[in-house]
Amino acid sequence: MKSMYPKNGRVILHVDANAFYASVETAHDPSLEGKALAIAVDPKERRGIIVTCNYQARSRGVYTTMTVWEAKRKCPELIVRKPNFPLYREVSAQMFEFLSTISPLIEPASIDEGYVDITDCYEMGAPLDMATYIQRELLEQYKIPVSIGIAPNKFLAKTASDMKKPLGITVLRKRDIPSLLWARPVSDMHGIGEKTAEKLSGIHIYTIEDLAKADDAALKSTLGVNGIRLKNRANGIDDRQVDPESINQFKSIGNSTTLPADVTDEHAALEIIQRLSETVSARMKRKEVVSSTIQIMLKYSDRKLITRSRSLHNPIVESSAIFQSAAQLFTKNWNGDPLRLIGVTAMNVEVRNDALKQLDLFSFEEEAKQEPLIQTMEKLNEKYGDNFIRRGFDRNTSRSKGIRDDIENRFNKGK
DNA sequence: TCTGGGGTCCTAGGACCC
DNA sequence: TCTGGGGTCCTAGGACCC
Repeated sequence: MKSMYPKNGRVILHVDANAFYASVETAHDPSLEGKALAIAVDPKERRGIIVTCNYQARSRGVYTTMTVWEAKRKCPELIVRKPNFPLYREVSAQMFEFLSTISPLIEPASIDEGYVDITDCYEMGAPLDMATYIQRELLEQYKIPVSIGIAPNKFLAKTASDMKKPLGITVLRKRDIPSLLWARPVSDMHGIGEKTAEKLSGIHIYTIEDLAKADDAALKSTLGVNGIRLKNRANGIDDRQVDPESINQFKSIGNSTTLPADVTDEHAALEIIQRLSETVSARMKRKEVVSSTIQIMLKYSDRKLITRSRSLHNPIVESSAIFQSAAQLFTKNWNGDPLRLIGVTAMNVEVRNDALKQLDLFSFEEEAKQEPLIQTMEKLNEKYGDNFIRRGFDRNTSRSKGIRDDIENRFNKGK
């Protein structure tokens, strides 16, 4: 069995839960068994859309992103449930905990799918046997139906797990690419959406084979570095590692809401921003992170979306501080038109300890606002080396320009 | 009465440093 | 005095995925 795989190549599984939210709901409420089920964000609202649905619903023409009222029209007996994210997160954690008993090299890619590098797990059996075991255990012990792709890299594993759903197991070898993938349209490829497919058709690339054989220069000028990467993928080349650490390296935490009705009142908008700031703060505290950039997102009734952000002197986590920044951004940038959606996001988040390292530097900066400045500067230079004021504060002009100017003015006077 | 909410990654220009 | 190339950080927007 093992001889199917190249000697020094990797063996990577992509484990993809089928209709995850719907499967979890059914596992926890057996009365849903066998019925057409959909999960929708806000089933009562006209803006509610289907997030996922089970295969019974799919066979009736229901699909993700469809509005609830449209889905109900196609399938009147459709059962619609609100999502229960805490439950999904719990079951997801169970799934990855089980996968980590297979190999330490697991990388969750989202709540319902992940990669497992089983190259060095040969003592556990042949890859196909391992996949069969994983699929059976997840279904029997955890009631999670999954499809699994087996391949020499992430891209092919992901592609393979997509080929048979639900409860499929698919091996995709590099040499099978021409016969299995090349005839398909480029838009079938993970990473190619509507816009990229459009751009590619502009240079007469329609199938994955066209892409695999495309001219590098043409790809580069059309898609930049991504063009070459996609061409490599079309040839089955992808050297991204399975990275178990990526789960801890999230970069932003946000909360946004599409309003039940468009908002034109500033006070009402600020109240929503307050609420969003509180959610973001609570989630940051749970994850023990702080943020140094706050961003707001506004979508107007014509669906035009803008984002505005600002970086802060000090990393923050409290909802009052998040709200203060978000509210400032809002009053400064809202053009007064009716708002469809408002969002608040903490960006550049880092774990609290890392942020603390910089905190004493920033506390100097705060101190520098007070007298006596010369002493503060001497302390700074002593601590961080001569010329720190220029090197350190100039490094980020927009963040510190005012304070730096202030310090330099007074310093020059002091001389 | 079409089109949610959570993210990631990339690009591009301006400001600034070396 | 004039000039440039390489690099970082910030901001805004866009594409994509689940």
